[in-house]
Amino acid sequence: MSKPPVPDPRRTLTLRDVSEASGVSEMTVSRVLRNRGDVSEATRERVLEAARSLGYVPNKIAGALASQRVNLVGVVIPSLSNMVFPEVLTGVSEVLEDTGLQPVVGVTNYSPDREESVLYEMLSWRPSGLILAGLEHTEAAQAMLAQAGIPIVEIMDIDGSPIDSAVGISHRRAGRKMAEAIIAAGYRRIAFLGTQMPNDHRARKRLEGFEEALARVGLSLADREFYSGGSALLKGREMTEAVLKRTPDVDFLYYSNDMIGAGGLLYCLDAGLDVPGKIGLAGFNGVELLDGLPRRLATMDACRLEIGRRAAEIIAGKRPEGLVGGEVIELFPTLQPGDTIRPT
Amino acid sequence: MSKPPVPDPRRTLTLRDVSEASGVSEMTVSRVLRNRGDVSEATRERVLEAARSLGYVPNKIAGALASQRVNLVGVVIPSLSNMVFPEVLTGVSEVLEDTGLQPVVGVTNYSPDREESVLYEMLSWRPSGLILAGLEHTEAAQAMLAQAGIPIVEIMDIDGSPIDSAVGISHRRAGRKMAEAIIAAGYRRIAFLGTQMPNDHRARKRLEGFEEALARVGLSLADREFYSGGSALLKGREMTEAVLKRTPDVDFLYYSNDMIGAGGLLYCLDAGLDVPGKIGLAGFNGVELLDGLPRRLATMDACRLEIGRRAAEIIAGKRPEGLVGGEVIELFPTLQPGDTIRPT
DNA sequence: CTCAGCTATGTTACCGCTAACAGCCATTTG
DNA sequence: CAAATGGCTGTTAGCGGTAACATAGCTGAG
Repeated sequence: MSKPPVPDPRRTLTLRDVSEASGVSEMTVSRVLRNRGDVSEATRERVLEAARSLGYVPNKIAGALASQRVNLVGVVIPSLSNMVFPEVLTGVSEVLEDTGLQPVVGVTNYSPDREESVLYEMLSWRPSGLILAGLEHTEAAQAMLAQAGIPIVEIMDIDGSPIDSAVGISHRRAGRKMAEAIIAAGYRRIAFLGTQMPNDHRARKRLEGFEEALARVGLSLADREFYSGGSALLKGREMTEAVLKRTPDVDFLYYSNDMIGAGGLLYCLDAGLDVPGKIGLAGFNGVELLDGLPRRLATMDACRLEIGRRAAEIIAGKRPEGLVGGEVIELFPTLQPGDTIRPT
Repeated sequence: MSKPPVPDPRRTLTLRDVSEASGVSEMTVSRVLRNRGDVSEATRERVLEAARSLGYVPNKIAGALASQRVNLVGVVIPSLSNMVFPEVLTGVSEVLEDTGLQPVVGVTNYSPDREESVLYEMLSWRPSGLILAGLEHTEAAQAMLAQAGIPIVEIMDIDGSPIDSAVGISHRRAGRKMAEAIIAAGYRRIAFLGTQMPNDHRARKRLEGFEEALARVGLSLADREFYSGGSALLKGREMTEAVLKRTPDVDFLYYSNDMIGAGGLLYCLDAGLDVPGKIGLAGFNGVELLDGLPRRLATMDACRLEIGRRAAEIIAGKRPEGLVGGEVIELFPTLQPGDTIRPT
């Protein structure tokens, strides 16, 4: 009634302020605020009331230092602008939600050096775990991660050797499967259209697997076209036009992602081409966007949500059974033939 | 030559380890690692070498606590899955890049309560500043923010009263402008198709401004349709179909965002409707995706990149001139008529 | 009535780092 | 040559919490 509720508006509040306001020790306040240890109902109420009326917000920096526990999980991904990683994040958040752990994201823009510095920054906050996309990292980054002493989960890809655990799909196999489906459907003059980015290892591996499967039946790519930057949908149109002009007899277009594939599909439809009769198309990822297109693009989902979930479960220690880390979880994407590949 | 480089692989390294390895005090190591104060070139080299070979990563938790400085900027946004906020983030990152500040994002899913808890979590890390979307917050959240003692920038919207600073556009005005353009082009039977989400205040304000402008010339909406969840492109198709079936004589469809607008456009084209002759369409946001569509949807860009940049500049203290905070920066979106609105 | 056995609270010693200041040595200056 | 100067390094005292242990009441069994 008589005490001014805010003694000094500029100084930021500490446990001591709450402790003084409620007449108990700082330790007891700390216990109340964390629901740790026995505190009588009466003091609990009093402390909570004091904390609330002061507007006290605990200082996790101090808490983390003292307890040597940080409730953060670093999530390091190449990009936020192509729908695939946000979905991974959704999976991660879902699982972490009720574990007291909180994801913190870092973006590398597909640059290994940037990844290295983002990792350094992350590790300097001593997170409880780290989830990062891909298996390819700078040497320094690998060393840091190995030394960190926390669970590390590399996601998206399992074609390589993980530092600790890994959750993902085999992109090489995904490329192979798609090639096999295309060949089985009778297409023979096949072109690849994809990202130029030298550091998109997963797209590269898909292409490798794809070509390998072609080679196995004596085929090779009829054409290939690369791009970088710009609107994916528009790029897809442009690239498709370029390929069709240069190699008019192609009968299949394999895109490295759904977005450019969708652009290509729109181009083909605009051009009045017979899809999938004369020409077939396929992408990769299984993005939701495709559902609204005039025709459903063939694709392969990358299990993004599931990857996020599994990775988070490993970090949260919710491992299936008695596993200690260092496990590799392979997921298997399913082919969605859509309407752009001839039925066999 | 003789010392084992990694004394105890399980314990995590501290300044003391580096200090012992290089034969100087912890303080000197700290100075070297932060480039602060004078250190002779010789010791600097020695310390850096030791730190590198040990694989030392500084503990920012301890550093932040000791120095009372945290190089983090909280960015709290409603969603990551619709392209608009990632672009804001890009702007923020761009500016923060060379300030030593690092963005940390939190996602609220358009839930005020979730926003409140995300803010609490953020503030408990004592960031140097906070950027958050929207002007509407729970009472508790407002109190926290006002007490926090750090720069707060509310972004996207300026129709309301900010806690501290604000950077954004007037959505009410944006809605009005679009309505005026539509009316000027001669459309009269106008329908609105948009998000149901009760907490998307910006969409709500656009609609309010839109209806206000209609009312001013004696018009009112011929129909309205709301949705929630699901694939935006597909939803756009479905909603458009529903509206056209229910109110066959509409001659304009105003969508609350470009994604559903694009779906609607694809639907109209599929249905062979005369766009923009018999029916016009418009969206909002100016997303890159539209560039690849068969016809360019009329839209209004939301200045997302610029908003992110300006907000970050305020936090980074790069204010134009001698401003102390509490400023409101209004940006003005431009109408992009595209191909889906009759030329006047 | 006494004391083990609780429960509820307080005390002490850090967590790993940095601000502030102190000290040392080699130069420079008058 | 003493004193002032300046460059480099070390010492001390926290930052705001929490772990671990200590202690004060209170209860009920013997």
